[in-house]
Amino acid sequence: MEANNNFARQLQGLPEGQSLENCPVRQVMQGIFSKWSTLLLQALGERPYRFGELRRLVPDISQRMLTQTLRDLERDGYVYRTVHPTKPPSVEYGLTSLGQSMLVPLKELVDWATSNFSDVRAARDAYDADANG
Amino acid sequence: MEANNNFARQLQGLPEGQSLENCPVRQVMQGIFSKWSTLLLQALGERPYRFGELRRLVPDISQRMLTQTLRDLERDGYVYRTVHPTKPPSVEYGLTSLGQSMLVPLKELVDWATSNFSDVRAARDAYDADANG
DNA sequence: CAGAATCCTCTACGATACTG
DNA sequence: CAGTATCGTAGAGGATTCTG
Repeated sequence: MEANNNFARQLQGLPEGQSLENCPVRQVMQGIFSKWSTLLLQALGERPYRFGELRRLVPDISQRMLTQTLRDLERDGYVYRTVHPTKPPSVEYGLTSLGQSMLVPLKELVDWATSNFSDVRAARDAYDADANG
Repeated sequence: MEANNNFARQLQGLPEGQSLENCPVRQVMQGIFSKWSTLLLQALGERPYRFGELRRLVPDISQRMLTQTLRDLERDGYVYRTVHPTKPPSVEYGLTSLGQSMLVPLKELVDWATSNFSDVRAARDAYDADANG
């Protein structure tokens, strides 16, 4: 019995004959792990925020990417967007129940990253030192 | 009291005065979520594999990216690499204890993605349909 | 206030060819 | 077998300017 070419598919819960390009796991993951999404999801996990509040909360993000990331998160169903027709307008963003559900395992990974960053950094430094030595 | 500019830093466990660019959480995350890393980590979570075995396991990956992803995972301390000086050479890859530790929360996220993909897809379809309507 | 539009850069990734 | 080296492309993301 040779190595099974469908192993990767099985790992990702992919039905037979479907490409890895459309892999469910990857599709979900790529939505969560754009440059700013994890940070924004964590912020919205505390309470809903308005657009301008989020800008001040995460001053390093460009306006363009804030808009786009929020749109992507909205599209995937993690975030709702409510426009209050005031003047000037005010827009509120918050987590949907799907977003709250997803944030649970995501937070565990974030916690792991926080707790084990020193080990990762040490491994990196050792690897790089070895390459230069 | 205006919105606190250091909120994002606090969320990511960043000490005062340190840039988000070097944020521990993001540094760890970006290592885990390159295009192929999650898949490879899951594979190596089963048992160690040789380079060629991994290629056959994940036929869609290019040789270049397989090498590079494994190197990155090795650099971050998740994966070990053992060269057996046979002829022709054989190289074994496997999870370190750090990698096994990280795979625990990662798997929970993968499981969430698998379980909730239909909801995410439904949200996407609804969003896209609305945009075209 | 909350964005849309445009332009530009940088890097992730793939394809291909070669090697100890 | 397990890579390295080189080239080319698409997309992510930043900076800037304009608007209902």
